[in-house]
Amino acid sequence: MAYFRRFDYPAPDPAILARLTEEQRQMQERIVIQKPDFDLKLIAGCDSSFIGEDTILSVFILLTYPELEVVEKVWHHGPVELPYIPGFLAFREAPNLLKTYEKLEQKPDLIMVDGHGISHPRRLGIATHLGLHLNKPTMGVAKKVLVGKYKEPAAIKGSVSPLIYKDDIIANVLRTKDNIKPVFVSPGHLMDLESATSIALACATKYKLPEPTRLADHYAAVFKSEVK
DNA sequence: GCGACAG
DNA sequence: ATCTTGTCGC
Repeated sequence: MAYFRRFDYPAPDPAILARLTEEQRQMQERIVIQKPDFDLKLIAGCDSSFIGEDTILSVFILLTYPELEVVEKVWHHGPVELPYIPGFLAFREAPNLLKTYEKLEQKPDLIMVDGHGISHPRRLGIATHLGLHLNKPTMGVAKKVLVGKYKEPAAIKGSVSPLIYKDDIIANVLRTKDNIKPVFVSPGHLMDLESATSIALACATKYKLPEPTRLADHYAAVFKSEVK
C-alpha cells in the first residue's frame, strides 16, 4: 500500500490496523476540549529519537512558565513494537514516552508534544493520546500537516491561519518566526485551540519551535549520543 | 483511480 | 525518525 512504498517496512496486518482504529474510536469519546483550568507554572516538552531501527529514546523536559527556564530533564529508552504508520504514531511512541514521564519528580500543568493533537483523521494524534492516558492537559506542535487544508499565514511572527478538515477547524497554522515555515498547533486533551495557540506563541523565543519542543528535541540528541 | 501521509 | 553536502539568505 501507499504507506509502505515510502518506508522500508512490510505492509501492516490489516487486522491490526482495524484493531488500532477501533481503539482510537473508543478513546475519541473521552476527549475533552475546553479552556484549561490550570494556573500554568510548569510546562513540559517531550520528544523521541531512535537508536537503530527498534530502540526508541524519549525525553521529557520541564520548564517554568513564562520564564521558560529548564528545571528538570529525564530520559528513558526501550524497544518499539510497531513500525511508523501515518495516523498511528502514538502506538509506536507513546509507550516509551509514558515510561519517561514517570521519571519526572515534579509533574507539569501542561505537556507540549511534538506531533498533532486533534488535527488527526480520528482526532487522536499523539498529543491527545498522551493526554487521555495521563488525564493531563496536552497540546500538539507539529512541523508538518497530517490532514486538512489551509492558507499560508502572513510572513510575520504571530500570524495564524486555520487548518480545516471536514468543515472543522482542527488546528492553527502558526508563524513562530518571521519568514520561516509555520508550525501546526492543536489542542490535545483538556485544552482548547485558542489557549494552545497563545501558549505556543508565548514559548516561541528566537527559534521556529516553541522552547519546550525545541529543548526536548535538543536533549534527545544529547542523550542519544551519550548512550551510543 | 490518483495522491497524501505527524514522527 | 534517519541517512547526508553544499548552499542561499538574514
